[in-house]
Amino acid sequence: MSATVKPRYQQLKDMIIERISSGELRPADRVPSENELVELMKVSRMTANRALRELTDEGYVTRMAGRGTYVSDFRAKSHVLEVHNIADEITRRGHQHSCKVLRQSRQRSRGKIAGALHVEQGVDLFHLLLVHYENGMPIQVEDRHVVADFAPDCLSQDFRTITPSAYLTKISPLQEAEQVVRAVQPNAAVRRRLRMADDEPSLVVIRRTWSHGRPVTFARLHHPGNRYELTGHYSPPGTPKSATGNGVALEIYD
Amino acid sequence: MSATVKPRYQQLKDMIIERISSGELRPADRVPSENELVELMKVSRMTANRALRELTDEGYVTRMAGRGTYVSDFRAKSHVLEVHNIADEITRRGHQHSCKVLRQSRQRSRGKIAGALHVEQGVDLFHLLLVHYENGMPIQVEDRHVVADFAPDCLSQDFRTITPSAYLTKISPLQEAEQVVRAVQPNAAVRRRLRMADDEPSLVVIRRTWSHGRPVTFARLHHPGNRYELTGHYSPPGTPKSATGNGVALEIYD
DNA sequence: TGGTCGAGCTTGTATATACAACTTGGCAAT
DNA sequence: ATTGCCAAGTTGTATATACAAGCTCGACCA
Repeated sequence: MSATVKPRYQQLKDMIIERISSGELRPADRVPSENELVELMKVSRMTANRALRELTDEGYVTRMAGRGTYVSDFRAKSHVLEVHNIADEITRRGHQHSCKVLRQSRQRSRGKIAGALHVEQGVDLFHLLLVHYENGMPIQVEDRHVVADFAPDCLSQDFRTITPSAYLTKISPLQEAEQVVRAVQPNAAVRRRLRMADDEPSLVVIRRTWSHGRPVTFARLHHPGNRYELTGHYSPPGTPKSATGNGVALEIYD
Repeated sequence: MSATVKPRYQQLKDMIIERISSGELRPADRVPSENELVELMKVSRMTANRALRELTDEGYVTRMAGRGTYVSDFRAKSHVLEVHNIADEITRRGHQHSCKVLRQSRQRSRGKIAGALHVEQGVDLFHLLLVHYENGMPIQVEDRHVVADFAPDCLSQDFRTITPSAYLTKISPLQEAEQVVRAVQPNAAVRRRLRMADDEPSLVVIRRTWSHGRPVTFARLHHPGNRYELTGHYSPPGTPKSATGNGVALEIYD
């Protein structure tokens, strides 16, 4: 943190991001126009333009010539979060998603869960345990803890119709996410729920998210190794569309 | 594709990206300064500034006040590629990286390998098979095929001193990458080379890269499940540094 | 010889101005 | 009533100008 003042275009960006993060401006709401910012903040139009243009690049807002500037849907905001919602992923494949809720209860934080969420022992949490199915085959066990302060009405949600991750991103923009991917030998309970053979490994995604600098949720997502994979694609910014084929059969090392 | 002309700042960006992609400008090379672009391209300095500033945001170049603008290392360019070099990853942890080369030979493409690389059967390839060690413990088996046209001097490289991925990114910028992550039960050869127990699963990363729209390499990277994990972190653009702790012990589902 | 300072380059920011293209809504002519 | 059109507001781009701050290198001085 330097003592020098931030540039004005950055002050404008911070102000608008703060109004979005706090919920004062919600998705599809109108953001002040460049000329309004000129009047309100006593800056030149080019400075206002730079602030709004960079917010566009960063996914916070959408601009339309002749219309105005509007807060984006949160969906479009991050790479990490693209894969975030298993239900979307399944329906995008043209398959049918269903879900069974095994647990939806209140708990107090203790031990490792408290540590993972960076909260003290005894803090109110919700514990969710779900199984997601793709065309009837189990594809993910979701074991999730949510800080109760953040989502007070968590117990009254019907998570068969809205996934926990969709619910959480709906009530507030998440600002930071961390994820770890591992290959593990699952225990008997997971193995049974995912209908896995004895020697089949599991791909586990562990994800923690924060909002406004405070921990929100900690999730462990188990997948059967032979029926699930994570994919990522990188093209440099500015590259239009890749003509890259996909769905290649990949035999492993001989 | 609209018939209207592109904006001038975009023309500048395209021109510079083309010079980087073609290899005319290589990492750490100097890019024309704003004032030079003003003269060369007959634009105003603000337009040149916008072009270079956006190239900075997109990771193509690095700028230093008082010094100039320089082509970035390709390392810094993408999320996907951050993990690309196992040697860097190990030395960043303060550990010692070593490597054994098991195979470094010429081959003709056939069957699945040809399909994965999107090349015809019979094309000249190099086949590399390495084991990477972290402080003497095997941490990755790298099984890689490289299109020979792309890297003619591949057989004369000493891959104990430069990893294949570092070598490949050195000879040309890679422009597109695809990766798939899976949890598998490795075969006996991999298990032996990674000194894995019988029931231990393996985390496999399969990566394909392209340069100038042509396939370059296809790699299968095996890791022992209990000694390796992939991590990712997301903060929204503009967030300075995260104060997020890491290295949390993550017990799996009980 | 060694050190210092400044000229001249660089990037970074900020403003004022201009014109083009697009959208919307209201007004006027038919 | 309907159509057409224009005015006002919006974003998008482009330029000219200005000042601040950082870096380099060479000239100059002790």
